[in-house]
Amino acid sequence: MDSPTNHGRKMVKGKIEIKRIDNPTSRQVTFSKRRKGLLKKAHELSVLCDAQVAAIVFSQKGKLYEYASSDMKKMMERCELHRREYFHEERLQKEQQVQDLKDEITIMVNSIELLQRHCRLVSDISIDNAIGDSIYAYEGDNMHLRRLMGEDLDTCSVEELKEITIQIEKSLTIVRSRKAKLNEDEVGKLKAEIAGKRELLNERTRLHEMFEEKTLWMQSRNLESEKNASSSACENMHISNVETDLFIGLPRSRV
Amino acid sequence: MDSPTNHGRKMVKGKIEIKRIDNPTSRQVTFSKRRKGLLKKAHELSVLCDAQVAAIVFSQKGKLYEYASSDMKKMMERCELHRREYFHEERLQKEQQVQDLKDEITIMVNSIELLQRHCRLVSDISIDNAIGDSIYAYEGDNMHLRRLMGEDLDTCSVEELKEITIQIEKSLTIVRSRKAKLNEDEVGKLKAEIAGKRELLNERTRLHEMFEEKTLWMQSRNLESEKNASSSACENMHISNVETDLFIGLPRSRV
DNA sequence: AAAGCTATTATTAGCTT
DNA sequence: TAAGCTAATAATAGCTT
Repeated sequence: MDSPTNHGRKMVKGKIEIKRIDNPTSRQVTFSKRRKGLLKKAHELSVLCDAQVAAIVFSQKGKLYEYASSDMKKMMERCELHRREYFHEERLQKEQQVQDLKDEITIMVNSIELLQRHCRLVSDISIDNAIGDSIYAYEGDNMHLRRLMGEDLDTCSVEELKEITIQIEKSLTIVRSRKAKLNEDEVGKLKAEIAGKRELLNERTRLHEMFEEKTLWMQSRNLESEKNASSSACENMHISNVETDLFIGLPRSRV
Repeated sequence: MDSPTNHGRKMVKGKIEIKRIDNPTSRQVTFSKRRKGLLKKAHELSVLCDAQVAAIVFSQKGKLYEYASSDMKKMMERCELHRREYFHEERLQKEQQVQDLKDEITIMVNSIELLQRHCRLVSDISIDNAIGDSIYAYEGDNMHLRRLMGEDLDTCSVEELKEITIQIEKSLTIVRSRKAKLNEDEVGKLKAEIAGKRELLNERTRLHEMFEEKTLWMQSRNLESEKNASSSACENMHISNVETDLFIGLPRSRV
C-alpha cells in the first residue's frame, strides 16, 4: 500500500492517475501489461466489428510492437499516401537526372569518335601536307576546321561535327590531287634542269675534244714544217714557246 | 438475455466470444464503444509509459479514427523505417549511378580536351613533318601515340592521356630540331650543286674564250707568214683550205 | 439511434515469489 | 528479472429509455 512501486499516494490498489510513471521498473511492467492489452483489444475490435485496425507501439528503447488487423501494408499505404507522393516525385527527379547525364555522355562519345576520326585525317593530311598549309587556307570553309582545332568544340552539335568531318575528307581529296599536280610540275622542272646540266657537260666534253684535236693538228703541222724546212733549233724553239704560251700563258692572263 | 443484440447464446451478460458480430446494430454499437476504449487505452499507455503509441481504425464505411501519442507523422516515420530502408537503398543506388555517370563524363571531358590538344599538335607537326613520318617511328614510345590515333582511347586513364600529351610535345621538339638539321644539310647540298654548276659555266666560258684566242692567234700567224713569205696563191690557197678544215671540217667530222 | 444502466467480465496496479 | 496473484478498477454486453 505504501510500496515504492506505487507512484500515486492515495491509490489503494488498481486505480491510478494517468500520468507518467516515474519508477522505471513499475513503468516497464505497466508498459508490458498495457501494451499487451492494447494489442489484444485492437485485435478484438477488428474481429468483432469487421474493421481495419492497427496499433503501433514503440518502447522508449525504440523497440517496435504492432498489430495490424488484415493487411498492415495496405493500412499503412492508405495512411501514407501523401508521404509516398514525395518519394515518387523524388524518384522521378532522379530518373530524369540520370537520363540527362546519359544523353550528355552520348553526345560526348560522338564527339570523341569524331575527334579521333579528325585526328586520323589530320595525320593523313600531314603526309600530304609537304606542300604547305594550304589545307587551312583552302576552299574558304575551313572556318569549321579551325573550329575543330579550337576550343569551342564542345559547343558543336553532333550534326555539325559530322558535317565538319565530311568537309575534312573533301579537303583531303582536293589537297591530294593538288599535291599530285605540284609534284608533277616539280619533277618536270628538275628533269629540265638535269637535261640542261647534261647539255653543259656535253658541250664541255666537245670543246675539250675540239681543243685537243686542234692542238694535235697544229703539232703535226709543226712537225711537218720541221721536216720540210731546214732543221733549225731556233725555229723549233720558237714553236715550242708558242705552244707553251697557248696552253698555259694565254688563258692565265685572261683569268 | 435472449435479445437479438446478443450474438452468443449461453452468454448471460458481459462475456462474449471473439468473432464477428452478425447483428449490424449490435456490431455498430460495439464498434463505437470498443473503438473509444482502444483509443483511450492507447493514450493512457503513451502517457503512463512515455511511449509512442498510435492506433488507427477504419470503419467498414471507410471512416478513419486514429490516435497518435505525440506526433503522428514521427510515429509513422519510425514505423516505416524498415520500409524506408527499401527506399533508402534505392536512393543510394540511384545516387551511386548518378555519381558513376558524372565520373564517366569527367573522364570524357578530359579525353576530349586532350584529343583537341593532340589535334593541334598533330597539325603543328604536319607542318614540320615534310621530312616524313619520322614522328611515328621516333623514339620508340610512339606506341602511346598510335594508341591515341587508334580506337582504344576510351580505355586510357586520364593520367595516361596526360602522359601521352607530354610525350607528343617532347617528340614535337625533337622532330623540329631534326628537321632544322636536315634542312641545313639540304641547303648545303643545294649550294654545292649550284657552285658546281657555276663552275661548269665558267669553264665553258673559259674554253670558248681560249678557243677563240687560239684561232685569232693562228689567223694572225697565217697572215704574218703570208706577208713574210713570197705571196703565192697556191700556198695561200692551201692555208685557206687548212683553215676551213680546222674551223668547220675537223669538228664536224667528230660530231 | 444514441445515451445510460448495470451485471459481468477484463484489465491491471501493487504485491509476492 | 520475470511471472503469478489478487484486490480493485476499467471496460463493456445487453439491456432500458
